[in-house]
Amino acid sequence: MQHIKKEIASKIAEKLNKNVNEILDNIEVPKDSSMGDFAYPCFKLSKELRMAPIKIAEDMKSEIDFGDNISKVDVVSGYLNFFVNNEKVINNIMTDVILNKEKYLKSNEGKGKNICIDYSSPNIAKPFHIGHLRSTVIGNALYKIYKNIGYNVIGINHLGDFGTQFGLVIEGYKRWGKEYNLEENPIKCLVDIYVRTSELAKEDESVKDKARENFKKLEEGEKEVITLWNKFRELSLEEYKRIYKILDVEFDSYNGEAFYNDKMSEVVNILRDKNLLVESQGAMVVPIKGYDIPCMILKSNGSTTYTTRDLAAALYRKREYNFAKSIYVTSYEQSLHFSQMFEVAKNIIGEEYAENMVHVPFGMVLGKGGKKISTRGGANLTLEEILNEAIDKAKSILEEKGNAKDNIQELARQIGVGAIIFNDLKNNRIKDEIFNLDDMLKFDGETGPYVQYMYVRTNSILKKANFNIEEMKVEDIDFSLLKEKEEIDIIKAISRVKEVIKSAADQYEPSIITRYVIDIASLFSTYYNAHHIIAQDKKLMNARLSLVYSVGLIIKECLGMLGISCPDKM
RNA sequence: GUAGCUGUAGCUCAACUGGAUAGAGUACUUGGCUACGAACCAAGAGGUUGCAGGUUCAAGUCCUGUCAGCUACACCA
Repeated sequence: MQHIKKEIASKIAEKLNKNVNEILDNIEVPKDSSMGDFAYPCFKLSKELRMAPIKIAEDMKSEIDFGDNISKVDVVSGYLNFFVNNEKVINNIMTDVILNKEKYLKSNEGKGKNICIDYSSPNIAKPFHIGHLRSTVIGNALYKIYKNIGYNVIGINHLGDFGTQFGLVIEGYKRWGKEYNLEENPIKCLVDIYVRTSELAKEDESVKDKARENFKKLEEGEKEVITLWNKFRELSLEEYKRIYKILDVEFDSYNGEAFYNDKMSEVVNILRDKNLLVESQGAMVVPIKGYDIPCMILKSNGSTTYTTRDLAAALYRKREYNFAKSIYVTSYEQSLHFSQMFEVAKNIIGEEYAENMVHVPFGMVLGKGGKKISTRGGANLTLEEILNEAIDKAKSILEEKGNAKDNIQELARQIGVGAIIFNDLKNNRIKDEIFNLDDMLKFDGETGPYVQYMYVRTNSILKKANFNIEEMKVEDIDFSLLKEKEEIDIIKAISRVKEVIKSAADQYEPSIITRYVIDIASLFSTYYNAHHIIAQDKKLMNARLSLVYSVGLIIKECLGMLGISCPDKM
């Protein structure tokens, strides 16, 4: 379909003696398909040519030969509406899909280029709660989307495994470690210890001093402290990995903040050598044009900040990965931090790299009253509890329906987790979300299970009809038999898939794919209810089955890009 | 206080980046399982796009102002 749009644009451009891309930008798709497949509004030309838009459209209609890809051109109130030659287009699209299968969705736009994506990044010794889900799920989707268009992607879990809070935890563990069974429930114990120690520190100044001392020892690499820290880190990570496994998310690197401990002095030196560091209230900062507040590099006690660590990470990623893009997926709370950090980074990794660092912000998960959810207090569910809730619900529905008996646990995981991920990726990422378990666990309407259900149906029809795409020869399938409105709608939707993926990548917006896959699924459902696929006529049946196969393929691949797996029955 | 984001149907959200009659899901009402799976489909009802101006042939979309909510504003990360 895209090439037809270009064809139209170039013919109009030729006639008007204008730039093709300018015309191409103006060509749109009418909301109502009965008005055509493409439309060119002539209003802008009206002033230029000093002619009524309708007259311009009529002239173009009669004077330009749009070729045989266009079957009809209409003039409707200043619009030039184009109807494509369905039979020809449909044959081209279907042949393309059936020949290429998975490759139909892929491109090599990013061939030979590296992209770093920094996502999830929980803080060690703190619970993995609902707020971490979005970064994990959006980052993971971007990872797969960019992979699909040919980039080499590096998924980085920039663990929050460093900072003064570890001084406190270590101090508390030294005092009461024996009271806790760390192995059994590490994060809960560590949080308890942290809370208990910080409360003691409020009353007893010496505890604070001890904590600072511990952190200093950690920075310097003292053995006893390092051993404890390592233990905390490993046990926490184990717990996070359990959740990542449920979500089916993987990372290429777990290099967290601690990894850059010995790499920050270089950053400080570069800034100092360039005379950018300024002393301010005892701290060392870099003033930035256009910002009220300078960017702090060293605190007044000489220790580094998280910005310093992010700068060290940027330098490392430039050297290690030579990134074409470096993406940070965090909530919009950190917008200021990243824009400052990117500014300073220009001086460290060079403008050409700094320009390719992007912050991908997303809205927050808020509590009932629309207020921020605090990590304190056990009233909030952990992510693992929510995921298990979804899995349990899926399981009981599966049992009730009785369609799938073997492997029910894995099917329930795919469906339950699919519902949660799909729900999180459905809306524009910038929107805040008020935490609502019932919404997350919805399985009807525009949800993950709905789309999965449509895939399962395609699968089950193909199985029933004993249809194997590998055994088919494209030449033997007569796509011209696909002329029902519902069939044409589906095929045209399928032909959009590459543009959809491209704009999701360009805008760092997985929801574009989520909404598209709802579209496809719902078009298929309408078709399925209106027409019989397993028909008497073998030729018609084969044409329809290849369409059903194509729908299944698109759904499965798109869900895959969102990090959602497709069960083959449910 | 300054800056950023958000505001569209009862609720949750779309709207191809300025285009034609603002669309879905959900909830509600009604109809459809003896041909491929009802986690489904079809139909109905539901709107002053927060408010007020402005630009334009054309504004949910751009500009100005204003109201409401959220977030950030250096020694937490």
